[in-house]
Amino acid sequence: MKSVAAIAPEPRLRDADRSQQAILDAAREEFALLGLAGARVDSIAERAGLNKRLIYYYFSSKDDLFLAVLESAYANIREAEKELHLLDLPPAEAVRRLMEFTWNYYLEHPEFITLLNSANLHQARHLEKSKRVREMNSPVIQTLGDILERGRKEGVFRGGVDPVHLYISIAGIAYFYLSNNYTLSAIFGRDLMTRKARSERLSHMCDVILGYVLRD
Amino acid sequence: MKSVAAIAPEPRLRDADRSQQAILDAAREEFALLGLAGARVDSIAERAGLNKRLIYYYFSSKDDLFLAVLESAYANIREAEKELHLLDLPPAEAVRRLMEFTWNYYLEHPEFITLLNSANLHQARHLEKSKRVREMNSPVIQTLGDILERGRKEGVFRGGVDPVHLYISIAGIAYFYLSNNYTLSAIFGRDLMTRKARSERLSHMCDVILGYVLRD
DNA sequence: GCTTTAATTCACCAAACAGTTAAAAGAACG
DNA sequence: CGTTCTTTTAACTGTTTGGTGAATTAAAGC
Repeated sequence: MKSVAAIAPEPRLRDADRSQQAILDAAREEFALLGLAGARVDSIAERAGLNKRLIYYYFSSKDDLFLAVLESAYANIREAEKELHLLDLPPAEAVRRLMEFTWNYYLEHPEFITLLNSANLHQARHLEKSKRVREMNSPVIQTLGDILERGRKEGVFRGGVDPVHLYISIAGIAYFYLSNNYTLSAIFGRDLMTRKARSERLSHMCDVILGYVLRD
Repeated sequence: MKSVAAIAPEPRLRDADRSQQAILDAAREEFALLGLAGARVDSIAERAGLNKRLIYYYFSSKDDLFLAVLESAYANIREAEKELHLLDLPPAEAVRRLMEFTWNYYLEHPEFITLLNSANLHQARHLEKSKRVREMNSPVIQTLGDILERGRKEGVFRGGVDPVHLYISIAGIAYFYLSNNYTLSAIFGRDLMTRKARSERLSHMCDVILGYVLRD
């Protein structure tokens, strides 16, 4: 037993990286659940199982911590987008795949939505300070532009489509349904998150986006 | 002069209705600007020019005040929707008009968006308590259903469109653009709120929605 | 005018809050 | 084993917060 423990070194009691990551994870949860103003630094420390002082040691302030959480959330989705390989697909399939990816990503990462909402409530003043996020400048727009161009040349897509607007529309019809799920469900008196409702939504969204982009 | 003042009675020093309305207006501003947790009751009282105690006298708690603000925001948009008279228009024009109305309403009432975001952050638990909002159950869905039906009969619309999903898509592509304007502008490095950008957006959204709903 | 009722003000609290102090204890290296 | 830097801790501070009890004043009814 002892030799095994020697090979796989026992976890260090002190590990700066591990502590910082624990704080980021705890902060993401707390901010996503309660918003920036609703989140409590004490509660983040408790979630992380670490002393509050550490948060200030590593992240200086609540606002800076929020920015760090935002940056990491953006880094994550950009990373996932890279794995899509949209250019390997025929144009229409690529657009469909992007729609499906966006939907599934939001479904699997509900905290991404509430974090963005918080950032926008504060007019994204955190992001302004961040070079990192501006430099992440989504390559998916470039890719989407290429796809639209190819589709048009092949005669399957309509022309004159701005990739930024299309991207915002794809994101928007998925995002709004999930972000406003609670108020929508309350108002329309129907649960929008059943398995059936979700599957119908995805199919509707693909119909809308492809109905627009495909040439008549 | 005196006779005029006698006809239009001089403003009462004490006026419960006026005070409640002043509190609601101030609260709408404060909640829209800072969210539920970020809003300060003291600050709402100051905005309203009234003593803080009055807020508790009329609205019991910060949460109940938030609910009252939400209810009034919903009442306002439902009222505006009623003025649309969509059934007087040919189906395609009616859908276009609904798209334009939605866009302009969000543009003119940015507080509506942040209020809804706050409500959803709290999983609409405020709305659950409210019968009023459930009873406002949007008649626009009924109307939209009628329009879709007529369009299909006339052979201009595709069939099998769920009016709830279409409504959510119309609202969503407009809402997301405005709600997430700050983060989107930061990421894409382009101002999405110039006059030109807004006008292009409206035209894009109409293309998307009509492109979907119109039969090939 | 006098009384009742409703609207408004004043002064105050206990809890919660973001951020700080000062220093102990582990790791790295000689 | 001693020095130095990094990591961690408990306790504390000054302020802000949502909320309250009781006094006060204007209006309405009689």
